[in-house]
Amino acid sequence: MTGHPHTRRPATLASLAAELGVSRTTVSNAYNRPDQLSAPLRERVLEAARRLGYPGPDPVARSLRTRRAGAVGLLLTEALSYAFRDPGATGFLEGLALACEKAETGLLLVPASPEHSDVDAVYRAGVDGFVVYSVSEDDPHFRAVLQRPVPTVVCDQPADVEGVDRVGVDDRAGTLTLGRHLVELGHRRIGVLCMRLGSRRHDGPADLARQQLGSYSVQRERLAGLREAFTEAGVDWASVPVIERFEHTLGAGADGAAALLEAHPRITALVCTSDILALGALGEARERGLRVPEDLSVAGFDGVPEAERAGLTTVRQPFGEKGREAGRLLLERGDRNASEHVTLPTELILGSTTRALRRSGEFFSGW
Amino acid sequence: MTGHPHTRRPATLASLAAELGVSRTTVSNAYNRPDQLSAPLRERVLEAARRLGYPGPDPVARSLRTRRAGAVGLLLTEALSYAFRDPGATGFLEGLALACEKAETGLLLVPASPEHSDVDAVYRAGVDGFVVYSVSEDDPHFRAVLQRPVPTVVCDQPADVEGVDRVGVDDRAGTLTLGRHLVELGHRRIGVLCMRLGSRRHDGPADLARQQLGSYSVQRERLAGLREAFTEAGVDWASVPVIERFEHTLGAGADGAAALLEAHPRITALVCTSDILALGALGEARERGLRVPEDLSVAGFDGVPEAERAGLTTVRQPFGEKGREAGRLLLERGDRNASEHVTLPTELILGSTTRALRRSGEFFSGW
DNA sequence: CTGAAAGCGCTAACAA
DNA sequence: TTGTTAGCGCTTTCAG
Repeated sequence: MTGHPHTRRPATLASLAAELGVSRTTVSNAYNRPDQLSAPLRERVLEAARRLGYPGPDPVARSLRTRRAGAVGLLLTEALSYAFRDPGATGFLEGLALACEKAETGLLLVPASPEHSDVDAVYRAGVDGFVVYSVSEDDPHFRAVLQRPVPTVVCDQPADVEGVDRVGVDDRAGTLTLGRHLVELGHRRIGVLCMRLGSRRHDGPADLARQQLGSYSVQRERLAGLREAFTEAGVDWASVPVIERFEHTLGAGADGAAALLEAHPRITALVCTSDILALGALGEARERGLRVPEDLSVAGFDGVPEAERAGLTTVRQPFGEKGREAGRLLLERGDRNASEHVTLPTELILGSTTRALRRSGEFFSGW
Repeated sequence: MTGHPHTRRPATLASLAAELGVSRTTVSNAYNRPDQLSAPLRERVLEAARRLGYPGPDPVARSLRTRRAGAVGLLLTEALSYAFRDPGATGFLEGLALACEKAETGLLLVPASPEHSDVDAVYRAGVDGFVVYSVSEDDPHFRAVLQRPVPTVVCDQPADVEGVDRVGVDDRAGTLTLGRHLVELGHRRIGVLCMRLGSRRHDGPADLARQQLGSYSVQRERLAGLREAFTEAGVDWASVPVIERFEHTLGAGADGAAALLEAHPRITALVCTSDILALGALGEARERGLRVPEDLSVAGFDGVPEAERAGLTTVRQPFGEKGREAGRLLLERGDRNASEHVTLPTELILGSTTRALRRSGEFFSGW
């Protein structure tokens, strides 16, 4: 197979025009407006291009002129590579990629790792808009995105940013339903394992203040939904242990569950605010010889494929659709001015990891 | 939280300079060469920028001027969204993303779906180079990439493209080892299930000609390795049934295995040229009441996480490292001229899906 | 340390 | 149907 010497000094539209003795407009038209010139002339131009190895108009120059980059930027909290690890993010990306593909638009993964707070990457991205996936309210990269004079759509968080579209789910309603389900099953002594509530690393109990002041609204909402459900049932939320983990991994789930079960061995149900954490917790429970759901009920949130396979009770949210919707919002926004908010539905999935509490004499005694 | 009106007509470097009564150079320097002007002046510039909502130099204009886009393009055979489904692709992407992040370079997913043979997306991508992931030798998008005057690195296939770097594994050696292992276990009557050999859809038996003339060298090589192993053992390769499937899914694996087992019920081992196919085949075997490995040995290729979990015998290849290496090749190529080829090692993973053929009287009778 | 001049390669009015 | 004229917004010598 034969390639090309990528070292050749590229021909330009101007040089092609000169070579052919036509104007630059004509060459440009040959590519962009075939109807604006005769077929034979166009063929002559294209033939000369082939001969000279002219690959067509330079994309960057064209973008400068047309003010269209033909790509949207994607901003994630985590390191870029995380996006390919986390099943939720992957689902979202898949949907977003689909939407971009349909609109023949590129998708630029902006190299904005949280370590470098190197906001420059955002300023350097040649894009027509940004999709922001679930970042902290005080994320400096996000701040930078807002500086850029291009439309932006946020998935999940931060919510309620003025002038910015958003797609998400009603996280609070989701956990409210889940919580009520557990209440109905008779659970009163529960423990909660949640994802990071703030940008600075914190692994441990999260008191009420922390639960409400975090910079991640999704977690705040999920906790609020649980709180509502259990408060309704007469449980004093202040007495419910809430443990926070910074990392979003199976390991963190196992680890958090261990801490929780160690400090509160009498809980009958463990609610995790994500499936990944829940799956980790499931492993830890098994490790400790606890049978799920006989000895402990476990629930998650997200409805990722892994959770489904494990039969986890969870709240499913439509990741792929979130991605597609985000893409649509960005790519098909005519010239509307008002921002749009799309809330997609969630669904309670009853798995095999939760069950009704067996009563033994007293009203409830899970142990 | 407060956002910005993204409708404002953006300030430009020139307008900022005018406002301040300094030259454009000075403003430019404030951003790009802080050492070229006094700190107070720089602060004045930056302050004015903040005040006027100037987000810094326009990325596209800067790219035109500097001839650097700050991004690399990624080309995949399949629809973009496939990349997030396939565990091999995902691993590769993760590694590549890591490399890009380190080099503070964006990663542009080029919207080159195989349906539209809309090569334009390639010509329109503002990138400093391309990474091509496992595409057909006659892929039109790839052809277009070769036209672009930027460096390119291919992962896996097409191999041997002049002037183009490549990273891959020795697929042939991998299946040779795997094949020999099966031979050692006593298997002589095998069936093979392989991935697509050509760009046009074909689902069914692949004769010798097709095995060698496909446009996907990886599959050619994997088949060649198996052929060598079994020929060594005195098996006539022409008698070995090879079934091809166009899709790369569990369903295709199941389906292909069904076809194979239907037509050749006496095979003792089923070799699949990918784990996904093998996992599908595993399901199908179970479906048919065949015990693996007692009744049928099954092997795959790739070593994806799912396969490991399933205890599949396979050949592991380092996807993440392939991605990182591809990134490195592209981003850290000084000004070398010669093309580089990197071959990463594979490893035979002995799982629980293969076992020695029990002999029953005769030399070998697997049934 | 600062400014003037010269484009990077292209497209879009508008004329011819 | 084709050409002329103006930039898009920026960086970079090179003088001051």
